[in-house]
Amino acid sequence: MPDAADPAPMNAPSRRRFRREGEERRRQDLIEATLDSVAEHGLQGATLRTIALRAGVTAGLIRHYFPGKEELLQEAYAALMGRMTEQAKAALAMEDASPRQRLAAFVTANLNVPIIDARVFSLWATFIGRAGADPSLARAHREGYLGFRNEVEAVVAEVLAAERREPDAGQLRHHAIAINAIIDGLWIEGCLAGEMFSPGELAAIGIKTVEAELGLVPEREDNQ
Amino acid sequence: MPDAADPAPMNAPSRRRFRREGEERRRQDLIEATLDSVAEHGLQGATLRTIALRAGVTAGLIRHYFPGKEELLQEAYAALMGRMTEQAKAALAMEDASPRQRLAAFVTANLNVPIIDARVFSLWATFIGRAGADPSLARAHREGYLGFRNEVEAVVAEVLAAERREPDAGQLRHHAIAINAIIDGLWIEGCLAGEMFSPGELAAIGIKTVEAELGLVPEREDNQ
DNA sequence: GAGCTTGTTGTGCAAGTGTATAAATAGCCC
DNA sequence: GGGCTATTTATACACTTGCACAACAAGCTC
Repeated sequence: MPDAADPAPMNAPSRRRFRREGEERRRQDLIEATLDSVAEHGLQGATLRTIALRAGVTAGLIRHYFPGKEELLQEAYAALMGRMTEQAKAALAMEDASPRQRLAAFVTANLNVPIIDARVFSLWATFIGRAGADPSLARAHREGYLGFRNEVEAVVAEVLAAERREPDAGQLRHHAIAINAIIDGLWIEGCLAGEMFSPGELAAIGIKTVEAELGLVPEREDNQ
Repeated sequence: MPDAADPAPMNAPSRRRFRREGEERRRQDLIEATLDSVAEHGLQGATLRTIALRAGVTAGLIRHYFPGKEELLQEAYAALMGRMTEQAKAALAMEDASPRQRLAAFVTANLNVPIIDARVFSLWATFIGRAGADPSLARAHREGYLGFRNEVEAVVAEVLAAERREPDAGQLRHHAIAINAIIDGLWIEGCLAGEMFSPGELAAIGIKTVEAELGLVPEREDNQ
């Protein structure tokens, strides 16, 4: 008998079986499938049919949860940004540690998996590339960026205070901008060519560079 | 008489007038139009018809110069990368200057127009976002990146030599990676939100951070 | 289990895509 | 100026895309 492996009857025009999922679950599945599709095929390759296939549903269902593709992409981007900033900030949550240790932990967390990740980078670049033309994307980025930089600035202030230094607002801002740049730049290098660096190398470079930026004395290591 | 402004006769099914351009000129025009379209509409919005319209020709002509859209995009990306690395390296060409001055000039050049440019950034991000899925793009990036980093490493070696310091290969590599990251990170910040920084501010931060990274003593300025 | 709600499927469609190819004409050679 | 070549236009085509809508069934309520 042909098609014996398929449980569907031969001649019945039977529909596909399906399950009703909760709304929140379906939305998140669709968003995740969207991010997967965008990461793999780019914004152009992420068609509604591709996304639906990956989410295990049919394309028509997407319209039941999102007004259109545009809104789906926006929500997907928002979800991505939220996850990224959440992970980054989580690294600062060490309560019982010196400011300097917390800063080092922050840098380390941002320069290792899961934040160093080719898929996340691909998504970030794909979306941010449209920030120049899409004001809503630009705003979403700016908010995320400023939030991140403010976190950095707060830690820097603590670190310098512990060192009995009293930077003014402008110096603090410059430190935050520079440290943010260092982390961003190393993050990109790690995402794009992670295998060029030995494990922990990027984090070590990051900590050293950040501490040099702040004028902290190296702790007990000869260096050139 | 209707349509009097249009020089075409009323009833003649006249074709559009055109001029024959040199092959090289046409190819470059098409590539430039491609970059414009990608920057404005993303890879998805850069259709052959959009590109042709911007280049002032009709869509069919593209096939005369490029086998397909894929090849057109690849050549456009190659042209973009070539221009970027060329501009960056040009900043190092100051013959009669101290190594430290050349390094500062290099940083400054990379953190001002025309290298700080929203359009170029948009293009870079759009293309690089596909590097994870497109090996040819990944290779093109890696070559550009390593070329850039080697330039940095060479200048760093000169600067440190002038300071009578003798870093080993590993330290030199780390310096180059860090400085590259600083420039990249500040470049991104400037491209994405240039109006948040006063003119020259990014370059000033960049120089200060780079010199701190290398352990150079600040020249004649109090700082916190 | 009957009935109802609505999550889900499947099909259809107009617009737009890249590509193929024939027809036309610009500009050089003589 | 006449003719030739190949650059350029214009049209056609198969295919994909996002979106609309009607049919269907999963699973809750009673």
